[in-house]
Amino acid sequence: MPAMPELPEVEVLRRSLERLLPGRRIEQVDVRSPGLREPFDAAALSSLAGQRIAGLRRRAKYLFVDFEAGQEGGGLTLVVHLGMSGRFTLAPAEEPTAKHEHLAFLLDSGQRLRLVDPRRFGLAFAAPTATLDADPHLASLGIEPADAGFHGGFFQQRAGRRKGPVKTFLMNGQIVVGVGNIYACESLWRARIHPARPVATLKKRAWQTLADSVRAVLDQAIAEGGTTLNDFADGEGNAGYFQVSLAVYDREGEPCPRCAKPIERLVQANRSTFFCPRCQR
DNA sequence: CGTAGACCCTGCGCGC
DNA sequence: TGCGCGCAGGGTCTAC
Repeated sequence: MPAMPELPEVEVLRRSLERLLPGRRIEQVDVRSPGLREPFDAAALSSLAGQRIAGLRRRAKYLFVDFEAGQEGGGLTLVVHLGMSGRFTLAPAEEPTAKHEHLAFLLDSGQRLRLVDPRRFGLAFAAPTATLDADPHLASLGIEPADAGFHGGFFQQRAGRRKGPVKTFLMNGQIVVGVGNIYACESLWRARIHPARPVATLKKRAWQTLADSVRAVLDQAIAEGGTTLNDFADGEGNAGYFQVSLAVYDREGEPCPRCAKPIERLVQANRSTFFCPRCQR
């Protein structure tokens, strides 16, 4: 099962690194490839050398490594997106360079913070912390599922007169962030909503159930990830993404956990959707 | 503007 | 056993 770095993986990674990185200083930056889905700005990344890590934040699936402010003003932030196959891990000093290791930050602890990403759909850049809100990568992101403003009314309002199926709407990162293909399928199953239903057919109560389900599914994955993979970040460098229990995703033909009817698959927007044809209406 | 589809990329699983 | 093919998916861009 391809456990992609969706929002729960990034959040678990953030919590793990939060225990390990603050206070550490970057001694050297190694830009080892031209870039990922965008070319690296090697000069900007290299300017992190000598900087001390202040803390870690997350927005959508973006991880922020904040650095301490200098005497001359605001600090810098390293922004990392793992794309489809990225890993951002702490490796011991003696760990050899990994295949597809694009970026490496040598820490004053001797460890190496490195970004490994075979498919290169990831992203990394450094920018002044104060400019992040206006950064084009981040400016048009939708609401966080954990935000208090994320509820059925929000969905209903944003749905407006839109066309198209609810699953595509749910995966629109300009509406709500962090719901990739896997958790979109899982959330709709939990809410008992058919993925092909046009958004116009959903009423207030269904939207509320869907918002609750999104939050519950993500929260559960974060909780499972936190308990099942404590060495997600600081393992031997080969620690994979954590596995969570999934009801429908990648389970075509297997019985629905709720009603035992075989799970079906359909393709929406070129992506596989897994659902229960009996439970989900 | 909203929606649909193409595209980026490599690893893996499958069939022959 | 080995090889080639198709699929997987997040985000962004283009076309309509």
